[in-house]
Amino acid sequence: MISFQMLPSTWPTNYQQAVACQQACQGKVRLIPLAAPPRLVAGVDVAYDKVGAALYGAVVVMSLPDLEIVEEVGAIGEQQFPYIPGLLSFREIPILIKALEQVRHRPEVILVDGQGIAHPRGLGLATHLGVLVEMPTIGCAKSRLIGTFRELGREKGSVSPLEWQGQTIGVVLRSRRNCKPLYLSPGNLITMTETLEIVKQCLGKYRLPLPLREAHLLSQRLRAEALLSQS
DNA sequence: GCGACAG
DNA sequence: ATCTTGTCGC
Repeated sequence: MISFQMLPSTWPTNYQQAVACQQACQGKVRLIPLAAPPRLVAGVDVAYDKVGAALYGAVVVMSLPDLEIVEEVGAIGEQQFPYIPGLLSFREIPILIKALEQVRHRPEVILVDGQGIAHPRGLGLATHLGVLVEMPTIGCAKSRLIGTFRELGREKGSVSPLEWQGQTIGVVLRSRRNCKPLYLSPGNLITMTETLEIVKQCLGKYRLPLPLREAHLLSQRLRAEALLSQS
């Protein structure tokens, strides 16, 4: 079971509060090595309704290194915060925590669809979530938020450091031949090296690491069935 | 002022 | 993220 320390009363409702919250949380980020090689990895993702304000959070726990699905959990909620570049965590964390609380098999690391420390204030979705649940997290985004990098080779496995203000904040990885790369960065309680190694361990024949691909499919499925059981 | 800008 | 079918390329 996964618990956390969220304060519904202090959850930001506007831009100013959110930025202040990020600055306060940033000091709690620790990029330290994992205690042991993970045997359970979770992938989390969120789907939205076109019209209507519903949110669908999904968590899929998989085993390592065999990558078999161990558990799938979903949660439905209402959108409470708009999408603003740099403030994504305030939009997706509530529903993700609601889903994570129902997970029986506690994963040793969580793969998140978004940035880790590769963020203007060092607090992307993966990092923020990792601080709140006090668990190792990895940021795995499908596009860039900040930073620059050398172009990569087109073969699977090609990498290039993601730099920003003279610092290496992540790594860009070609997860599948001829596909757009992924932007990886440590979330919390994990190192840059482990971040890359674990994502590589989770790769299959698709661009997204399997736990994230499965979580994405699950969130889409949840929306589809919720859509039927009403209208 | 202008361009960039996770999901 | 979401709206959407077929289609070009490895």
